[in-house]
Amino acid sequence: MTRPSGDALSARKQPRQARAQFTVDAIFEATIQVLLSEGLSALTTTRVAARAGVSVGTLYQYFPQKQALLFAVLQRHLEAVSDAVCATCARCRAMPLDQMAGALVQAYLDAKTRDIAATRALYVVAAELDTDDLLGAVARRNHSAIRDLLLSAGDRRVHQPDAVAFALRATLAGTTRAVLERDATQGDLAALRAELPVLCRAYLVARSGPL
Amino acid sequence: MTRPSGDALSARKQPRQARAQFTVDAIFEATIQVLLSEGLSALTTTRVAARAGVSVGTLYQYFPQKQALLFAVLQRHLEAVSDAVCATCARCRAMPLDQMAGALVQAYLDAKTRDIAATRALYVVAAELDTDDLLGAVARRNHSAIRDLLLSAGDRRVHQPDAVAFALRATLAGTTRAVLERDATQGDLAALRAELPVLCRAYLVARSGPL
DNA sequence: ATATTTTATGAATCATTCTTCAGGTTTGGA
DNA sequence: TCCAAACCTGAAGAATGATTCATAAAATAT
Repeated sequence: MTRPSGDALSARKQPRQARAQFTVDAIFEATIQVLLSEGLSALTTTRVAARAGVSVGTLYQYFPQKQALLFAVLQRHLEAVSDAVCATCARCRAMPLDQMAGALVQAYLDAKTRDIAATRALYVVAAELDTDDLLGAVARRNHSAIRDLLLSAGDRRVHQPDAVAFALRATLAGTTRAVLERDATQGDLAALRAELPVLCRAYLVARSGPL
Repeated sequence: MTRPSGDALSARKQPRQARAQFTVDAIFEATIQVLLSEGLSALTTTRVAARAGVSVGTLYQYFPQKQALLFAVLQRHLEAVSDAVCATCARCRAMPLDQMAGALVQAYLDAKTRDIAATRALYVVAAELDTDDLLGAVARRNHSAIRDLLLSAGDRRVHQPDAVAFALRATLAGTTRAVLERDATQGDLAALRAELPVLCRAYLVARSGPL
């Protein structure tokens, strides 16, 4: 798999004038729209450009290759989710472990289900790119936020916070993906919302002791 | 996304002679090898045929299109994992809930990590195909096996066994994928093996009561 | 007003790859 | 042995789509 990575995925040049910024935004938006309406395999640079109301050449002025586009879209989504997680972690410091678990689950699910169609489309996009660096960076950020949160719990002491934070991240991301990736029924989503907090709470209790 | 589904993905014709069966096996094997060495984006029908030691035409005699090949490979993997899960469920009937959780986790992880590289490659393959029917069938099979297992627990009674089986499936598949999909360190895998049983046991206890 | 930089165009290029088919080879039975 | 069915070949066809570049327009600076 020759999946591009690193520099090749960064923007070719920065827009300087307002109209250029506008163009880039339109391309961005068009990428998501095409992804949703046509799917990844039918996403061509020409089609995206057309949807954005510009020509292909313009697209290539800001993105050196098709995948740079996809990478940028994915990055934006992942960072939004990470922001939600980190903000929740900051807000829940020193709370009881129980509440932390509930809040964390809710924040994550809310962020991921804000636009389910887009989330699903991006799962597919991620498979097409070399996302090791991007996912690694996001993972590290989320990891330390969650670990620090756990350590600040007001009622209990979490043992091996790194292992627990690791498992918690995998559980949140994994279960959510398992449910959203397939065309989940409303019931599946409801079941996830109901069971995931129970799961996380039970785990945190099992992995902690009195202060 | 024009992802083929249903009939289009079934084999064009069945091999009748021994040499033909041999050819099909070789194509199968070659598909996985190319997937591992070149990646999905570089997997072309010609390349697979060459690796298998046959001509492209031969390949198209048994698979109507490239994706039928990928579908078949994925199907074989998923069914192997499902077999492992179902066998374990059958073996663990009437055991204590604790042991069930441990055995289930171990069986799933063993099946998925038997060939990590192939498992990772197939995560990517799955994203390229319309796997709704296939995944749905596998999910149903696993679901009823797990639910029946839970109901047979010798020491505790599981409430809402469908919801619990659902969550358990999502957790197993999701966390495992979250860890394997990225190039996980040996430590990550060890952490998963250590935490996942704890997670599942704690959850099952939380979702059950005395007999 | 003029020069310079930035931005936009889109037909043409270039490369890739799926898929077919007309014709040859091998197999197994009559 | 001979024939029909099964199997294999691989060059050619056809389509697709990523990317470039010469050119033109618009914005900004001088």
